[in-house]
Amino acid sequence: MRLNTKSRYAVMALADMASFNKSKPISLRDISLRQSISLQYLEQIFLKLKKHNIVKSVRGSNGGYVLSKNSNNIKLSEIFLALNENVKTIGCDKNSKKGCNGRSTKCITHNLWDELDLHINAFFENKKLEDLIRN
Amino acid sequence: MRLNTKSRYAVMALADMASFNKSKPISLRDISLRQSISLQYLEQIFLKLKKHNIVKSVRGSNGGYVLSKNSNNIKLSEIFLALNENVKTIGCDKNSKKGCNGRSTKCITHNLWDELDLHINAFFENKKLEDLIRN
DNA sequence: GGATACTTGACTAATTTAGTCGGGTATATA
DNA sequence: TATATACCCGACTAAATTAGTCAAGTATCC
Repeated sequence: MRLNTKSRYAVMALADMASFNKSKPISLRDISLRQSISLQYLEQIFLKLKKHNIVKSVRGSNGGYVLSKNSNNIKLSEIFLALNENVKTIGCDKNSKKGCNGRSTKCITHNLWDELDLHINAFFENKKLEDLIRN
Repeated sequence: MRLNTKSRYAVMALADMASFNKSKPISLRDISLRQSISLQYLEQIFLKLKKHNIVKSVRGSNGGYVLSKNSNNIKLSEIFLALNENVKTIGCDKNSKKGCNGRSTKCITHNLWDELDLHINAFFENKKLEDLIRN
């Protein structure tokens, strides 16, 4: 079990933005330098964050990104959702009508992964971006 | 984030064994058929489970595997540990002396992954094999 | 002696991940 | 209005990981 870098980088980048919390847009170039993340990789990540309304973009020179909400209002679960990382925690194919093993029944451990899923999502649901930068 | 099949299959196979809970050894062949897991893949998995003393093997005909302990004494965390799946939850390289990004400091989100790690391991620490088959 | 079942290492195809590359488009400022 | 800045976006790829298979054993019961 491992988090992928996109999710990690997204949280790092947003925490970086939040810790500056100016009203001015922050350029990806700056974040890239401060956090050692490739600019073009950040672009991919921020595209998704923008689509999910976590950040707003400001084009042109002196442009950049701004958090859409206050950092104490941004749940980490939102961030993972934006990167399609929230649902894949489980092992069985939830949506398969045939059940987990291509059989007609749920596998023995099916409920376990559901519970784990809830457990992890609850963790991220209760964490705000603000919590990260207060340390 | 996703569990790998080895961990899932390990839990499935052990739950299968526990739900029969006879004193007689259960052959991997039987588990393979019941749970639709390749025999040779199961062999890899049980090798690790055996090394970590979760199961005992009985060779020869009518042989198979037996749970080393009662199923209400086998924590899921043990199983994941046996398959090297317990520690890798975090994203940063904990042991790197240079910090997370090859820099000298911890990255902003470092503590977060530590907390998540604890959170997930606590979940598996409190789940027993017995819990799975009681449903 | 033969069937059963565990033991072990080596190998491989497919998938996923973690990015890079390259060519855009919009806009603020000089 | 020129130009630099910075967002936008699709296509591609190398490396790592996963999910197994293959093959050749060894131990023990009947």
